[in-house]
Amino acid sequence: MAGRREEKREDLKARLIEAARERIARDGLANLRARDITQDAGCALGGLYTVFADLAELVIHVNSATLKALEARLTLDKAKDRPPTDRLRNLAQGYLSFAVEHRNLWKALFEHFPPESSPTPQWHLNEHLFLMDVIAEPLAELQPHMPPEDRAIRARTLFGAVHGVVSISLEGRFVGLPLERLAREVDELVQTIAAGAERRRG
Amino acid sequence: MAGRREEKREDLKARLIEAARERIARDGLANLRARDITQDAGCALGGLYTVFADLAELVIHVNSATLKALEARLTLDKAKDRPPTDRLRNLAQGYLSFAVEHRNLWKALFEHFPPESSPTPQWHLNEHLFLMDVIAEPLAELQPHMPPEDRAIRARTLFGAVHGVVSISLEGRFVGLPLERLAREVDELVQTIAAGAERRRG
DNA sequence: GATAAATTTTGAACGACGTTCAAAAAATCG
DNA sequence: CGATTTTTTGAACGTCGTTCAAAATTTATC
Repeated sequence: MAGRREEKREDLKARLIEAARERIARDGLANLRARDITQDAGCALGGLYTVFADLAELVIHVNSATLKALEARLTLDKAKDRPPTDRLRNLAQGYLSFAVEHRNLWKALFEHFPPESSPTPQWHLNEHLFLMDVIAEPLAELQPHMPPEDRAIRARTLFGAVHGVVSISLEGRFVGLPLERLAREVDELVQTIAAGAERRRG
Repeated sequence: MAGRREEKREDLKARLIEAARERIARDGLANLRARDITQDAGCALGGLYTVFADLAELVIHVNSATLKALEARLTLDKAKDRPPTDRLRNLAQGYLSFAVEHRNLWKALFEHFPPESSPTPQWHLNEHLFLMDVIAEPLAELQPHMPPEDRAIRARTLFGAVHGVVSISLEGRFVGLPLERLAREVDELVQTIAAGAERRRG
């Protein structure tokens, strides 16, 4: 009966994360309430603070799960042995699909600003890096002579560009685009950047 | 003595906006407090609600001022009669500079999510459109045969791409880049997209 | 200028929130 | 089973945005 204690603790933790995940998915991060979560998870209000330092830490765990789901979505790689440009286009379309299908969870990844008192822990920051890796791989084929460090930066830029276009559309700060048209814009953007990279290859 | 009433009202309004603007610029939107603002502006707590429906409406007015400042920055146009690609590069660098120099005010433009009960008013949504216009102009020179509607969409995409790259860097969710390197990434991105547009021109 | 009526300004009070912690409940041990 | 330790609980606290009856001020009437 040694690990029984830890087991229950982990079970509560999992229930809280799942409850928060569902709340965020349904109502958005801005409408997340500690009282709702603990009620859904079947524990008292204070129970949350026996497992997490604060609500922000719980949200980070939800975001961690979201990142894992995004990674799974992007590494299906239905285009594994196609030209690098097509693989990049595929990644971008996958990112767009994921954002559309899990809009609130996806938004929570970027709407969450932890207070300076408890900044985002390194382990969670590191979880973002797979995004750079999956992009850097096709990029390496397009520009084999580019130093890996520059390539990492370029991957970040490419991600930022795609993310920005998707973000601007899905946050509705400007006039909304039909999804098909948005997908086309993203696709042409990636093709353009890929072509620009390739041209600089020789 | 007819407009005396309205005059005082407008004066309080201006003082509140300015106080909120300074607070946001100094401490960020997340640390904005109604009690701080009204103290700075020299009125009672309730005074805020005699001029604005809620705090969100006041923030919208701050963001409105920020957009006007951004517009002023971007329409200086120190490159008025240079090739369209250079004008686009100039706009992107101007956007980056503005974001860096007024980081908290710039972040507030995108961190602010009004509740569904009182969505962003149309007049403020329209204030974003100048961004599309200043981008569409050089774009028209690069692709004179593109229908204006497609060009508007393309301007949005270009803005989103640049905004995304700047955003990813300045929000520090990934490893931070030195400003010079970030500026270079943005510049090359714009050049690549501009070249891609031009290539498709003929 | 005095008084009354209308208007504006005030800040205590309210409800909702995240968080804490003494007490209750449960689990473990001798 | 009683004693002791651990876990869970939810009332209470401080802070926030917001409200609104009362106080202060301005305007109107004579």
